[in-house]
Amino acid sequence: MKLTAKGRYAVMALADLAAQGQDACESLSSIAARQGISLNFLEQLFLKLKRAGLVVSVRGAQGGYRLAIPASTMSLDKVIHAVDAGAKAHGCTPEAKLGCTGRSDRCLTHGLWGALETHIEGFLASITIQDVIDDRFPILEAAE
Amino acid sequence: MKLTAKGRYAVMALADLAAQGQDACESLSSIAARQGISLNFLEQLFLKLKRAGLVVSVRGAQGGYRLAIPASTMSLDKVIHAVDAGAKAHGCTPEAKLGCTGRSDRCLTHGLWGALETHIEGFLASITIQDVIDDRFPILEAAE
DNA sequence: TTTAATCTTGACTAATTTGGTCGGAATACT
DNA sequence: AGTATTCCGACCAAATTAGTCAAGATTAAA
Repeated sequence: MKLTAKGRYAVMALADLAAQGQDACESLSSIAARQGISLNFLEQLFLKLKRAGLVVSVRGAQGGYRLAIPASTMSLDKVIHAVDAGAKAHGCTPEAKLGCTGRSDRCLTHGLWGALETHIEGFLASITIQDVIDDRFPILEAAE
Repeated sequence: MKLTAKGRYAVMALADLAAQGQDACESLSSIAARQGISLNFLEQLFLKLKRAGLVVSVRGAQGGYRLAIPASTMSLDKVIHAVDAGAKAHGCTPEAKLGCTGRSDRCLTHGLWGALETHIEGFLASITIQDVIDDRFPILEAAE
C-alpha cells in the first residue's frame, strides 16, 4: 500500500469519469485533456483498472471507458491496489529479506508495520470515489 | 510522511537501545550487531536522530548513544520525521508541480491526500518506542 | 602523551522504483 | 476503407533508496 502519484492520478481520473454521469462512456483523451494527464500514461492506468474490474472498456470509434460499479461503492483502496499492485509498505514479507527471520531474537517492527498498513487500508476503504466528487472526507477536514 | 526501510530501521534501533535500559549508553556497533544493520548506515540514521533531539551522543572511548527522552514519550512520528525528513506523501505541495494549480477546475485529490497524511501521522503519533518494545499496538493485532 | 575507540561528516554509488514515452496491433463504428 | 479508440509490451530517464567509503574530530583511558 504505497501512496504514489500513480494512485492519485487514478483517483482523479475515476472521479472525473464518474462526474460525467454514472453510466457515461468517456474516451481517455477527453479525460486526459480535462485532467491534464498524459494520454499514454492514462492508458496504462486504465488497463490496470479494467483488469481489476473497476471499469469496462468499449472499443472502437466512439468507444471509451465506463464505471463497472457505482461510484458510491468504489472505495479508494480498490483503486490504489489496482494501479500500485504488489507495492508493500513493509519489507518483512514472508520471504523476509532483512532483519526479520534468522536475525537476533525477532523482528520487533514486523507486527507494527503490518498494523500500520492495515490501518491505512481501513482508512482508504472508508472513502469512495463518490465521496471524492462530493468533497466529503471522513471526520477531519483537509490539511492546509 | 513516507514509510521506508530507513524509518523501520530507526525504530528497530531505538527500540533496541531502549530495551537495554532507559539510561543505557550503547555503542552503535553493538546495536548494529544485534539488529543486523550495517554500522555505517546506522551512523547516518543516528546522526539525524541526534539532530532531532531524540538521542544524545557520548563521544570518545566507551562512548555511544543514549535516549534523550523516555521511551514512553518517544512517538514514532518523531522518529520517522527525523530520518525521512521532508518526505511527503502527496505531490500537491504549494509549489504544485502537477495537476494541481492551473489545471482544469481544481485538484480533487489535494484535500484528500492531505487528510490521509494527517490520519497516518496521527496513528504514528499514538505509538511510542515503549509500545514497540512491549509489543503493544493500538486496537488491532498485527496483520498476517 | 600516546593510543585507541568512537562519533561526525560528506561524498559517492549501485540498484530499484517511478513516472512516462513510443510504436504498433486489434477492434469497432461510420 | 478510414478513422477513432482501446490494447499492450518494450523501452527510458530521472529520482529515490539503501548502503559504502574515506577521512577527520573528539574524548577516555593507558
